[in-house]
Amino acid sequence: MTSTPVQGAQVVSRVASLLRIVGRKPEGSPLVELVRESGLTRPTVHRLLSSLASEGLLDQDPQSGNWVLGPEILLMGSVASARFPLEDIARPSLRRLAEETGESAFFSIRRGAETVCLLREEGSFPVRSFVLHEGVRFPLGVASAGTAIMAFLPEAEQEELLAGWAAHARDFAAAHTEALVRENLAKTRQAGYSVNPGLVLEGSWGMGAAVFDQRGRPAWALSLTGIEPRFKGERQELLGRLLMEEAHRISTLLQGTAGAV
Amino acid sequence: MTSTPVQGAQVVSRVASLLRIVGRKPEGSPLVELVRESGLTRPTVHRLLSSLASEGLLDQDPQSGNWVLGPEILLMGSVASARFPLEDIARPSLRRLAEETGESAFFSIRRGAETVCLLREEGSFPVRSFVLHEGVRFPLGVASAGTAIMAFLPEAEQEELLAGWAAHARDFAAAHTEALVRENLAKTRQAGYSVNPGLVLEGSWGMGAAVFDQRGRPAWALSLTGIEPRFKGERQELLGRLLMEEAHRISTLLQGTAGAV
DNA sequence: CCCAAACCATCCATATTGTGGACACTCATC
DNA sequence: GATGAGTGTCCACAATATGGATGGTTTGGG
Repeated sequence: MTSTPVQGAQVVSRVASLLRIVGRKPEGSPLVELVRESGLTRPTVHRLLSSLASEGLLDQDPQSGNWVLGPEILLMGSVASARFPLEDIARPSLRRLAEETGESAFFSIRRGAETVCLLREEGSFPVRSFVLHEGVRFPLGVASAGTAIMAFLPEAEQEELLAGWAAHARDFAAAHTEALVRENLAKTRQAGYSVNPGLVLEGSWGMGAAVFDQRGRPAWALSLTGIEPRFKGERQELLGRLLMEEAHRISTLLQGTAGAV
Repeated sequence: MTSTPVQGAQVVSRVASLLRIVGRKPEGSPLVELVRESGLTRPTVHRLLSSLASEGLLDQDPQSGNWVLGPEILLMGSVASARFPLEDIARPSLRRLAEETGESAFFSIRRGAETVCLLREEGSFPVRSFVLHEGVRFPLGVASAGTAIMAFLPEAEQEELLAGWAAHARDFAAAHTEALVRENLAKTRQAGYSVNPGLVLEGSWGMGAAVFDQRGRPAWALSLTGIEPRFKGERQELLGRLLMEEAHRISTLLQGTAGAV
């Protein structure tokens, strides 16, 4: 993440990390938070934010003063979507999943050693969790989407992640011990789908299924989240079946897409 | 565009301009093109591109070697869309327009003194133009979308643009003389929709209608493009009516949206 | 098959550029 | 009206990004 093999690029890496932090939440972040999260000094952060804003990459919300993603990001995102039309590919599956299960459905992408939540579709069930939303990142192996993806990576890559597990999982390492994760990965490989039994947030369960790219690598994941009682017993198998069905449908769709991400 | 009121931000402005150039075309750009367009030296461009790529903001297409928008842009675009759900708001109108008219339909946004094409919906008519696609920018007052928007700006802003017209319109100034543009703007204000009679590309006509934000400012535009014979006489009035209908529908939808862009 | 042209990648001494400590301001809260 | 938490700005300093120069690779033409 913080590795920058490219020389002479201090500002680029700083700017990128600020953009990522701002992009974690649709409502953006105040300056202090960006200072804290980035580890930079206030003047530096402020100057970078101002220049990013003057370029249209960020905006400052007049009400809250929060820094939010700017119009240029929207534009570029729109162009990037032309190469990879997420909405067309994944949205219908999310709609069906949310509709049929009543839970909230998510589409996440693998990005390096993380998963990032891209799309969300609210379910009808009146109790909903708000841990997961567009922009949220988890280390691979944490949460249902990350587990589903990691389970189907080449074994060497899995072992690499597990070797530096504590550093990789960070705050999540406490609840996600290496042994527990290994067990979850094995279960996932067997069942085809992953189950997160409230490890991220007590009582908040999740299930996920990996989506494979043209080269057969697990690059995305569909997932469902909801409260514990709705993810047990027979219903768990039902949800798993639905997830895998839709994941397979998307994987197939992707065979027809030109550019990979 | 090139104005940078913020101090200590050279790299930020350079990076932003590179991203914008790459984002002009979904298929990206080769290094030379970026060097030419940005006016920077090759080593500098190369270094910035490499660092942007290592941050995931860009990617280098393995086939063509072209630099293209990277996964992080897709992610951030997705988050930005949560604040401003373009697809939900504008896509249905584009579908209807393309369906009912057979021409290709576009949704553009105003960004400073430019319009940027955000969404495209292909029509069924077998002759199609490829001048306009996601990411393409025109100076305000050029092409149908830019004319529709400019016509409804406060008079002072219009005069400001016209004052520096040659510099503003650049390559388009030849075909778009100040007198002609003034006339087009007047016609647009009267009819409610704009007509571009092949000024950008001979034989390729366009029509546009402005979409207004919460504060009543023209911030977006719907437009149609196609070949000359299909944009004349009674049909022109029909297309104008359809465009204005859909533009009005979107303007109304936007009243309900929280965050402006 | 060889040569030229066009494009891409990298090195490193230089000074231009970005940095951050210190100071000033604004707005809640007590 | 005093305290504190957050935001915005200045400027001397040096770390950082710069770009001329060099070498490598691919494409196409003779």
